[in-house]
Amino acid sequence: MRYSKLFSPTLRDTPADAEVVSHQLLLRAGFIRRVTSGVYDYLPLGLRVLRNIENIVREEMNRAGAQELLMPMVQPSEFWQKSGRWDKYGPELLRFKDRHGHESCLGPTHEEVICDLVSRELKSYKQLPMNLYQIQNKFRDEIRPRFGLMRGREFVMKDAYSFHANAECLAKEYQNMFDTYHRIFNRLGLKFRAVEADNGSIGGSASHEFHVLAESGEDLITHCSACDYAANVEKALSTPPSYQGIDAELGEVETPKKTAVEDVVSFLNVEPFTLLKTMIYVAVGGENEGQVVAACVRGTDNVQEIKLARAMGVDEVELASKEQLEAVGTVTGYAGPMSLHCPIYMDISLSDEVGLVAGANKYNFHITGLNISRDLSNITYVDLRETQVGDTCGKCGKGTMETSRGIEVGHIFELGTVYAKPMEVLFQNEQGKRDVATMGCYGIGVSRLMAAVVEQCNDDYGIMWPVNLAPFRISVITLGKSETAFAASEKIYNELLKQGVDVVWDDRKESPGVKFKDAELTGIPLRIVVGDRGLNNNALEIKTRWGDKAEASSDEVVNKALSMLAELQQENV
RNA sequence: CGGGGCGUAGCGCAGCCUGGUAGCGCAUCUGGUUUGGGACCAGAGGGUCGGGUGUUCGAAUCACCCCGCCCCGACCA
Repeated sequence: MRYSKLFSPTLRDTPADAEVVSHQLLLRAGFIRRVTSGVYDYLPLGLRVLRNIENIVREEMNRAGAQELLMPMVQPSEFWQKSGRWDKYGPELLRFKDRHGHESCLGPTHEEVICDLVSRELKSYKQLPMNLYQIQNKFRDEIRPRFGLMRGREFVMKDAYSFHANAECLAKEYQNMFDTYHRIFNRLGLKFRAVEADNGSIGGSASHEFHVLAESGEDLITHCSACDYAANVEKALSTPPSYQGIDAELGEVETPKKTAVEDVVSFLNVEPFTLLKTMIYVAVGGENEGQVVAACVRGTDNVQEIKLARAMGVDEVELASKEQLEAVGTVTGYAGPMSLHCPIYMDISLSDEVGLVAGANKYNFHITGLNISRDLSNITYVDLRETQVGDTCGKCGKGTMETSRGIEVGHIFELGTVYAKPMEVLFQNEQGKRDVATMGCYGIGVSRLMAAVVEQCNDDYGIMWPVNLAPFRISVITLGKSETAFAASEKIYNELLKQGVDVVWDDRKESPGVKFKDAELTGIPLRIVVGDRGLNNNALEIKTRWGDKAEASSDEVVNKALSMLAELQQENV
């Protein structure tokens, strides 16, 4: 490709509305442009990178025995009615009617469609197992799209669905995918971590997320310093430092305008862990919609809402309104577990704790000396608190928990029969009986990966694509306007083309600085500089995006560049 | 959905407070000089000042409404 013909609009200034580095650089380097909220154009360079990522994913999926197919973005409402998600899915599902008034939606995921397809064609256990995948655009009407490609509404996803005759077979494929994902993210040159995850609304049992480690990540993940336990904080198991309260008589104290934990604690001069934080939640979605409950943790802890929702058996919870608070007999800022008219979930770390301070359920008063087993009844102990740095590992019981930020780029699930059953994915088993297929599903955020890679691979000058992802591997930069430099460049360019290398020739009538800056900004791994100076000395500069330099004569430069490229590939930078 | 901020040329911004009919840098186009790190000179094009309504002799500027974008929050009990 000649740069003079390339549609690659780069920006000198960082667009003001881009916050994270991947968004800024992808915009500046001319890889993407915003169309509307959470929806982007992929310009030629951006598409090249996207395709490179896709192909690595594709190769590894194929190698793992999965088969690629392609399903539609538009899906009929009937499928979703059948699975039960038409009512469950919420506003993220973009629904619309066609000219005949037929209700449809844009696919945020494809369990329904794949189940429909497979249910029609699956007859016998002999056809199983099978793993089908696609790389396709998804649409989710996110509340808050942000950070460019990181959280878009329309995005590219690889989604795979496996079908099995039994759970053992599924477990095997799950492991296969687990290993495949490790290979994929390693080939992409990423620092990442697989963590145990909550299944979310998708349902099923086992589940792991794959996170690219980055400060800008939206997720908080945690791992043990001693063993291999790692999990999303949404479900992480850990033990907090143990505290022992001092038993006392139940009392009531006036705490005017003291609602925040810190205020109450300093006003009463007690330790923060003796405070019982009581939050009133209401269930959203599902059968128990509207149910109000109280969730109690220590003042030093936070309620992990996902854990609460799981304990309640609902999809989601949100904080109760003022009216809902009053309905269960409490008030804003002074909620406590005494004589509340709703179920109480208490974190297990509080079992039989004594000497606690809690809200008195009336304005400006707290109670002291609360003894849970003495003063409360009908409480349910569950794991509610969010794991904190320094907790003891819930798995090995030895190591301490550390946390880091992550960008979720992959998620695998053992679904079991949650979709196969309602969607009637049935087959005849070895005994000749009808059986429900057991499913797994495996996703990778392909376009998000593009952003995640940039988050990890950049410097002050721009993007530093790993060789295997770069839009072009080599940039031949012509300096000056001499005929000889131009002709020599063209020769090198053609030779590289002949060698099958993705090469761009910067033949523009621009100053050297502009060309160097653009090559750096767009992250081309290797550049060959062809100018009169180098030609006269018969020593052309070859430089990697990481700063390594070499020189070679005009005749040798192609071979030298190819060997340097091979080296970079070897190192998988 | 709540809170905050922003919307003026492709990008980055000034002008707004204190109304008088729009400006700077970069980018773009033309001509010329330049070519190993975002060149220089001369000239040029490009704006319904997000949209609407109102106040006013007069609105980018003031008021109200709407739209869009960005950030924060979904932790407060």
